[in-house]
Amino acid sequence: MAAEKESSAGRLKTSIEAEILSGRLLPGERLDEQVLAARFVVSRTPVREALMQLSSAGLVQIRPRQGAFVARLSIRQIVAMAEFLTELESLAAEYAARRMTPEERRQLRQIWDESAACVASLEVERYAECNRCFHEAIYAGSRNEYLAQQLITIRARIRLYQRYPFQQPGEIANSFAEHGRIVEAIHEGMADQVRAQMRAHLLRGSHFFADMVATLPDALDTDGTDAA
Amino acid sequence: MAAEKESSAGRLKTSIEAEILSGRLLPGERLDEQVLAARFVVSRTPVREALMQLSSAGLVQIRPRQGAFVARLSIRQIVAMAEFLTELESLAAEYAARRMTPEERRQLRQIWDESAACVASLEVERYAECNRCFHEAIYAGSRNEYLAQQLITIRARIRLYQRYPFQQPGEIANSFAEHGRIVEAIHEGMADQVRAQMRAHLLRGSHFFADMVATLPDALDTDGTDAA
DNA sequence: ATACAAATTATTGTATACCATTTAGTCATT
DNA sequence: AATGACTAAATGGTATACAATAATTTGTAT
Repeated sequence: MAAEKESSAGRLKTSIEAEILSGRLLPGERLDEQVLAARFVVSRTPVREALMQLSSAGLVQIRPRQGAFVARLSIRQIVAMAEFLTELESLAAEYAARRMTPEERRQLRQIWDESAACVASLEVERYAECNRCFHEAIYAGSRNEYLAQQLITIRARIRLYQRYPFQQPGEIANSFAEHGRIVEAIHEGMADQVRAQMRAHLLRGSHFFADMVATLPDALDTDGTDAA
Repeated sequence: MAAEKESSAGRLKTSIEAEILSGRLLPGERLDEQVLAARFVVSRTPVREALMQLSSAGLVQIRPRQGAFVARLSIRQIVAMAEFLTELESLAAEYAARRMTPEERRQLRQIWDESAACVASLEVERYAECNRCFHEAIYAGSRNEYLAQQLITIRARIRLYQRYPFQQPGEIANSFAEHGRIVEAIHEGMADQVRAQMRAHLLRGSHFFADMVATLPDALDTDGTDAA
């Protein structure tokens, strides 16, 4: 958790990742090594290192002898990831219901309580943050490092294609209410029910996701390999 | 699919990965940059690149100022991966039951038919190969690239710690019978039942796995971070 | 004018070099 | 004998130079 001294490559990775995840760098965009090196006032070496790491994370696609591009997912791939994410979240919720300590269950309820403040005031950004905390608390409670890590990675990647999750009217209230039922069921350790609830929660959310995918610009509607 | 000319770093990555996954390089073993550079007749740069990529993939652990080592998983991590694998296999089986084409269902049955030959003759190696084909056919049938890729990756990693899966007496016969029931249920598209059967199939198999873990040499019984 | 071929340009991939930091090993001192 | 300091070696990080290749542009011929 401690920040310590970070290497140039580390800073680069963080910065570029942030620009991709925030949408400032769009899928398919070229990531020129020299341009990045100049921008961050370093040599190409740490730039290449950062790009390689982002490539491993799936955020950047490196085509041999052609350079690095912000990863571009096909509709098919996005749907596959969303489907996968739904099942993994449900699984984590089930494990959490079975494995969380009383203290962790209290903390989860507290996170939910705190998110209540954003519901009435319609603070979209802040609720999105609360939402992330809520889900990540469940990841940790699943007591399966590997599962938790996968979830964080997939969430980060898919977020790119799901930019305004809580802007639909009533969406914050819906999410909040569903979270409340999940908190309750986790508190009582009803594992199977928690799993079903989490799946329903995400499936309902992905309707908005599907709507958004359906209105994507044509530029993103490729299989991701033959980008111009 | 085409191999083409591969970069030095790419060749290194592939070679080292193969040596790790095949067990020629054992968990905990040191990967000296200079030695590798000399062996493959390249400079340190591509070696470092390959090691970093393998580190991202989890096959290699880089300890600051001490170099790279073949990743060593703790019991906790192995159990987490096995648990995760079980759920993913079950999920893939459910999807396969819902999504496989008639042709794919026929092929799956054929794979199973061919594996019958190894049951009576107790050909352990060949049955292991049939087993892999069987499971990979289901991965493909799940029609979820991401899920399929995850499964292949996890299987490859966990295989290192599960070296003799079909040597227990009667284990081949058990596995074959369970596969038969799964083939049947997939053929009839009974998705929920297939999922439950696959889970049971793997959980029973993991008893042997747990037995093996319990008898691991002490050298592997660490949390993977403080290895001597 | 267009299409195809050749040369140039630009960029990736690799090699080499440098410095700082740290670990491990050796030697000396108590 | 044990502990401490000093030295040597190797990693981590970065920079720069060179080689190989892909993209682009230019030129020529039909």
